[in-house]
Amino acid sequence: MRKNPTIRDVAANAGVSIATVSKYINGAQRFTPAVEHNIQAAIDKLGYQSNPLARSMITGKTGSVGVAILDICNPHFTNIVKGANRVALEHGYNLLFVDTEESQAREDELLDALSRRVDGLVVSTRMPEDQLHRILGYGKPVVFSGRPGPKGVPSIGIDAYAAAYMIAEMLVKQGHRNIAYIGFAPARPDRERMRGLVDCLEAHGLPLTRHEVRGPTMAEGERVCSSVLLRKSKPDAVICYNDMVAIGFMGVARSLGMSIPEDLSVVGIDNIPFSRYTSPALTTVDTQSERLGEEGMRLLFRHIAGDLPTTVEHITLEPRLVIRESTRLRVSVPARAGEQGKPRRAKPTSAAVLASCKPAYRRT
Amino acid sequence: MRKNPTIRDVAANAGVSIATVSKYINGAQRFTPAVEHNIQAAIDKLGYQSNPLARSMITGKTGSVGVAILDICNPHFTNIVKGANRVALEHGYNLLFVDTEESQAREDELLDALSRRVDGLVVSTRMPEDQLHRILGYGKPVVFSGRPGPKGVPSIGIDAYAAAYMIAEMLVKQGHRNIAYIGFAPARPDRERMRGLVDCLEAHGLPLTRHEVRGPTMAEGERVCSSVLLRKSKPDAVICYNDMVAIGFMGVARSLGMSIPEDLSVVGIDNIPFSRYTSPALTTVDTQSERLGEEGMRLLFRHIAGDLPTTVEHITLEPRLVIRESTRLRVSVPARAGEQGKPRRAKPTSAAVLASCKPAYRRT
DNA sequence: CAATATGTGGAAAACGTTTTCTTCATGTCG
DNA sequence: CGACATGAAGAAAACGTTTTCCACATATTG
Repeated sequence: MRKNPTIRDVAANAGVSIATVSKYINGAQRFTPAVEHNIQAAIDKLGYQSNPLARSMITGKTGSVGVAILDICNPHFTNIVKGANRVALEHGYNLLFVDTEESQAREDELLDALSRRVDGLVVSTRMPEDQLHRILGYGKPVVFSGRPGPKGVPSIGIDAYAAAYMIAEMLVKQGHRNIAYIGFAPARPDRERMRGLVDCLEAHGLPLTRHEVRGPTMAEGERVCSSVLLRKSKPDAVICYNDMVAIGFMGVARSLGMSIPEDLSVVGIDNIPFSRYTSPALTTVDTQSERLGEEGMRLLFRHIAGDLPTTVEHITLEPRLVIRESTRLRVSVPARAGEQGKPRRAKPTSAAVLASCKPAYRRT
Repeated sequence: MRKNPTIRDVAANAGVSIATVSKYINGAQRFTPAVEHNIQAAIDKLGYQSNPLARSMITGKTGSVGVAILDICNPHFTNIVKGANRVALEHGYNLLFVDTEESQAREDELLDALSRRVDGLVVSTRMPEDQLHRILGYGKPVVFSGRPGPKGVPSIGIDAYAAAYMIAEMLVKQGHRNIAYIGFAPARPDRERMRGLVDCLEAHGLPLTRHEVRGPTMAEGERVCSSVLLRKSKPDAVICYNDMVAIGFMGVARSLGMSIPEDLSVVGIDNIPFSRYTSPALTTVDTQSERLGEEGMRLLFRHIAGDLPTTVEHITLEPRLVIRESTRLRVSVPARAGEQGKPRRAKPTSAAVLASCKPAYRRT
């Protein structure tokens, strides 16, 4: 608990001025070998480390970048952080992050605190459009993640419309006619997904029923399950807001005596690592969470460096359908498709990614 | 990207000195209503927020606390962060955290950076005992999480010995005779768990075979599975280092044609949220991850406040056995025990926690 | 040898706060 | 009415750095 040594201590110990020590440390100037040696000796002896706060005050740089996520318990977001962390370290920055826990008040507080301690932010937020300027108001470069930002502000996300369209197309192809979507309206991508689903299903002349979850969690997936299944016109396929909801949903559905996918197909979104291990293994859409974090951070660093061509405002990553066991296939072959496709293989990591299912349209 | 207003701007705008503004903001002194009104008006007009870096420099307090975890992709750790976050916010602090990714070099770098920006740290680390003083050397209050620290330094963890003993006891009771442990030697709790297993099994005159995983991940659980199962004397029960390993292991075991728990019982450790949803649902030991974070943070705040009685050095939380479907039960009843115990219930959240399985011993 | 370039090192200002000390005006008490 | 306590407000130092400018010694050039 002893006090940390300061640059002054080092200077005194080495018999030079603090300016000299500072310049030596930052390699801003060369000195006589004797002087350099003395300084280094003093630094080693005292275990000196320059105080980043003081340095930040004068340079205006913190050497840190921040990431704000909505829920640390959702692997989608932890993967984003993982990707972001890697790129930040590559750039010699360290990453601080906050979990806003879906709460507006907490988000305000945490972003306030975080924004002053970092050189830039990658932010996931459900804040309405007209509030986003508050985040920009911190005066730090910002990249929005998982949604577009205001005009001129870089952002990154996946093509939620395409993801939804893909799923619907696949389900229809496999013969489903009564499809339900469990949505989460406060979330940004929800609207686009809804559009994708509706567009696709309308093209096939099929209806869509919508249910609502109060949060994108396993617990909510559990809660909503019975009300979805107890409707008079029970769906033959359920698309969940994300994998967390789908996992909770499937758990209850099975305990209600449903067999998946025979009685009911279930689809998630995100392809979190655990979705491979549910029972049955979850069909989902990969949202490239880790790349989202990586590319978001790269975008941020280009933003910080100031070399962002104004043309690049929004990066859209392509979703990929990952078909596993929770969706019924029309053609029933001896071995089910998906991961079971190559049974008795020691390495089952090859998830069946049906890129071929990509719908033939482009988002405008 | 405009510059943030400073206290000087506010003072000028309100026609008072910066000292007055500072005192007003911190509530250190009362002022004439007119003056207070002017200051508040100026603050609102400029959107002023005091610069935490500058404040920290002079007060020596940052208003932040730090948490270092080993892997953000492991829900055990994210739960710790979640608990820690809650308590930190309760205390008016905000939480910064770093993911050291099991890498010593990264840990050094990140802790260096983090320690200067916070008022205290809760640290999970695999660093050998004789290196821990380096962390203490940062001159900040530290609480070690998941392991004991050096003498006199507070720490928190679960009783790993008890957890292991519990599992072994339960497996033996259920009739298993050939038990394997998939360990991860670099981890702190590994040694204690091994002791717990060996002690229990020796008491029953049973052997234990040990296998090694290179990291506590699902991928490693997958990798090690075939070599465990292809041994001449195949085990009838496998205890995995943690739930992640267990989940990976089970995935491959099933794809190798094993039925769990009929052919093989599998047990994890941690009780991560997803362990309820694996196929079959994973029997595990709850390590109270969230409480670990909460209590660790409470300990830290008492440490920061300086009122830690020297008697409280290490808090040990009690593990609880959570029996689900991945372990074979001796007595076969029509409905299997565990979560299936009450079938057809809409709320399957009541995991069967067999506290009765607690072994009759106490750790010394 | 004088004049100039070069390289080494220090003095001091600055960053945006908090805090101590001081000043000054006002109100209170005997 | 004078002495004194009280309260409001400001001046200035401090926190630990970086950075700009300047001084000095030495080396180079004509």
